[in-house]
Amino acid sequence: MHRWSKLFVPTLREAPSDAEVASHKFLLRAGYIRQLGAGLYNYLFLGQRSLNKITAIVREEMDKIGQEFYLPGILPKDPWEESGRWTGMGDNMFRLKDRKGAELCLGMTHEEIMTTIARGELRSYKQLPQIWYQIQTKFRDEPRPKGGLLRVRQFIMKDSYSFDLNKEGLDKSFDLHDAVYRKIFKRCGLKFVSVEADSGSMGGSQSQEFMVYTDAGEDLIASCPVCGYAANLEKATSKLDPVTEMEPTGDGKPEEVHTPGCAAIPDVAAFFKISPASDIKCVAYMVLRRGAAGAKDTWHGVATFLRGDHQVNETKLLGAVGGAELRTMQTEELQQFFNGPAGYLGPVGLRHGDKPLGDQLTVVIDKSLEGRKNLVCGANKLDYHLRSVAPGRDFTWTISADIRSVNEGESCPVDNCSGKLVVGKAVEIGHIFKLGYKYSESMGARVLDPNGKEVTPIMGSYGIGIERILTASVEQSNDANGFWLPASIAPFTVVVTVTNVADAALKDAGEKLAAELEAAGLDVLLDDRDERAGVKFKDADLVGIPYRINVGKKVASGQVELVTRAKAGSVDIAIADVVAQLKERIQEEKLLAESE
RNA sequence: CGGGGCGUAGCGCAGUCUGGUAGCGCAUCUGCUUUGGGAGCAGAGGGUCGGGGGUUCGAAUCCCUCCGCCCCGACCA
Repeated sequence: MHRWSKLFVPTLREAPSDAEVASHKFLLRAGYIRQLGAGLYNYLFLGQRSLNKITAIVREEMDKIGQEFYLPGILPKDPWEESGRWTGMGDNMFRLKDRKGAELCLGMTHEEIMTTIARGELRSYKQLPQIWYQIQTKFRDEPRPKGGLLRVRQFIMKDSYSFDLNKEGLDKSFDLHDAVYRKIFKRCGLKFVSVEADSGSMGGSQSQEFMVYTDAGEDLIASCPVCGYAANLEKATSKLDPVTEMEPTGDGKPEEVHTPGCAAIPDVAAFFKISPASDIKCVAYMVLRRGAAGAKDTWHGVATFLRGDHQVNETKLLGAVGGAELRTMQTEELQQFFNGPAGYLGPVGLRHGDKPLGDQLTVVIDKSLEGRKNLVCGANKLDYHLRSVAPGRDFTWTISADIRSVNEGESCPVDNCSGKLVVGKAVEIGHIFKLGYKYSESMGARVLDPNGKEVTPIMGSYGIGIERILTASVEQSNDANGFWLPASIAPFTVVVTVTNVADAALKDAGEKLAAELEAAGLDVLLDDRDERAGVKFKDADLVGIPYRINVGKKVASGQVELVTRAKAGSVDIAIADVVAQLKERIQEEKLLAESE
């Protein structure tokens, strides 16, 4: 049995001033964590205990579909060179050298390592499928750690990797993970949603994130309250209402108009008395394309054009042009590629193609411009715009794609759904996606199929952020006094608070009750500190334990109080009934959480 | 990497502009009283004012430089 008087639970009355999000403040105040450096945290007793419980749930569920491995955290350079990610990971990878000068990195993900195991050992289709997982510390040199445990440089991750003979097999491994993840998050008491996501630099096709809605989250999710469509904003699409076209003027051909001082969309719209939807916005980027092994990385120009009321979605744009990084063009570059100034850039007369040749641009238009006419755009000339411009007739492009971010209130993209999209903030707790052949192909994993033919296994990759389960849980269940975790992941299930340890009768009753609860299989914390009752109540409310039993004056009449942290008030219970009633209550809440 | 802010006792802060004994609240320790929602009284301990350099008779305060942390943006398997 754990006695609070002997534990190190350094609770704080006030949170350090640099803590902003609820989970950060409360985890610090409750003595779960202490900061060591930017994005680096010490996990103290209560924090570690909670993380252990989360890990145990994840392990128990993952063992139903996979096999746990433990891999090194310090990794040699070679596998990363083979996959192309030694350079591809850029500055996000912690790098080091050993005493011999050999280059190493700290593991930020383990696709490469798992693939080296697969290629060394898997020989036959009969050995497939395989699902291998690990629960380990990962390292990322985040440009900006933030929000306490929300974005850190060292964290625990459950990562799993699947190897299948074909797409059907991958679908099955993916679906297995989908089901297991749902079970895990439910057991952890989280209210989560799954959304379509971008597959990012990992490559691959289907990609799904598990998210918990919270204002502390860094991701934006678009969802439809009518049909349930939900997608990360990086990926979300919408149906657009038709735009009323402005009237053509003159002979209907592009016409240069003097527009002094109209560099911003609202100015242009006001000048022409049109909606911003009829103005063509230009955002000019330089995109970095990674050279193949040995070759140099190259930057080249990309001009994007979209409706004046839309915003470029850089994730979608990167996907469309196939690049590693984006940055906006500098003034000199605008001059070089457009021969015009910012604010007056337009698509008419640009040289373009998909190969970086001199001043040639890759011109990308958003799909929503296709088929439009009588639009306004910059003339690539200070203080001049063109009117009566029609995409296709007056200019062409290299790529037409969905490169815009959806806005709240736009129509749901699902056929026959009339819902309007809602956009909300969320934190990502898990991600599953189909990698395809990227690693198995480049790293040479091969097995023989039933015909004796050599084939490349297809892979999937699936992650869960362990600390994020804790932070998301704190975010979704807190009030002015602290937070409460579900019994499944709380460091203790119940705290027995002896209101006055100087009173031997109360002390004895508390000891006895705590021992009984423990004998019944519950994680019990006995608050036997020589403190005033108020201090102990405040601490108990703060530290995330879902149930509390007050052992106080009512002991004289054989009763104690049961407090459920998530609810106001308390109920009096006969001491003899405490174990049964508490167990019943825990079971009820568990079923409730898992049925949702 | 761009922009902003901060660094003074364990935590929260004042003092910095205008240089002159380093302070307040909480926490800690001792004693007494108290004991159901962060107790009261009395006493005590705790600081190279982030580091280094400079200006000055004198620097927490002014100047230079480095470091660290937080926030916004960029970035984020």
